[in-house]
Amino acid sequence: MSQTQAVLRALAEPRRVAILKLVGSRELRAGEISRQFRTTRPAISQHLRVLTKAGLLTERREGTRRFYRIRREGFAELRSFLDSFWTERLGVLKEEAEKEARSTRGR
Amino acid sequence: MSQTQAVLRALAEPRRVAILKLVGSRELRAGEISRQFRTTRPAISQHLRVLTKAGLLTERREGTRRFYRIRREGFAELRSFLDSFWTERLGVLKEEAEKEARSTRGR
DNA sequence: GCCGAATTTAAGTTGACACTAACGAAAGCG
DNA sequence: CGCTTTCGTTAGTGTCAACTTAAATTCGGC
Repeated sequence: MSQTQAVLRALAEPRRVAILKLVGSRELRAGEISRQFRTTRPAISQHLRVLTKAGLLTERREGTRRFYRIRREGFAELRSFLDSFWTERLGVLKEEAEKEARSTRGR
Repeated sequence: MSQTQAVLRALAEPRRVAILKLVGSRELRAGEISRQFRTTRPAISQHLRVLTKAGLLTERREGTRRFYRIRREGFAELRSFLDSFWTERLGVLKEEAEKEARSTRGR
């Protein structure tokens, strides 16, 4: 799975977006994050893992505590992906689309 | 549900991204699109509806045929959303996050 | 008006994933 | 060492959404 798709899937969940917003301004501990929501800690923990794996978050351990902070570079790839739709450079897109379609075609 | 989240959810599905790429360069009929994939026509039709509802596609009817074309403006909101993470304007983000968290907090 | 083509809608099934409850791990502290 | 705090992992459950098959809709042509 492409990194861009991983990012998109991570952002598709509203709660994960809310977490990113929280962590955008300052580093926060896992507990502080989960305390902001009505869900349980494990739920948030799983979201944190997905976000980290997608490259949108960095984790810093200090003893038994874990600090999370946004990782802005993680958005770069998605940004250029979006720009490829926004602008008119579509030759590349066309090729990609046809390549991808070829791999699942065949009826 | 916010429009941005609708767009994110629409893009989370790889097949829908592939459709967008196909339709990025030229207008295509529903049948032409579905013929590119291994799935059935109804499956593609449902994807087209999701994409249209998210504002990423425009539909043009001509007799019994329907033409689909990418709608670039649909990406604008998501772009500025992304930029808000990318850049340092985080005061707004912080407020939004806390407002959103408040609405689901309460343990 | 009937027939066929293009496409969507409806109904039902299945798989993915977000959630909860229980347990486990690792560090700090007395 | 035992106790507590902080956090993650595992196993199980429910819900939602993507898919398929079948039927309905909408239009054009004869």
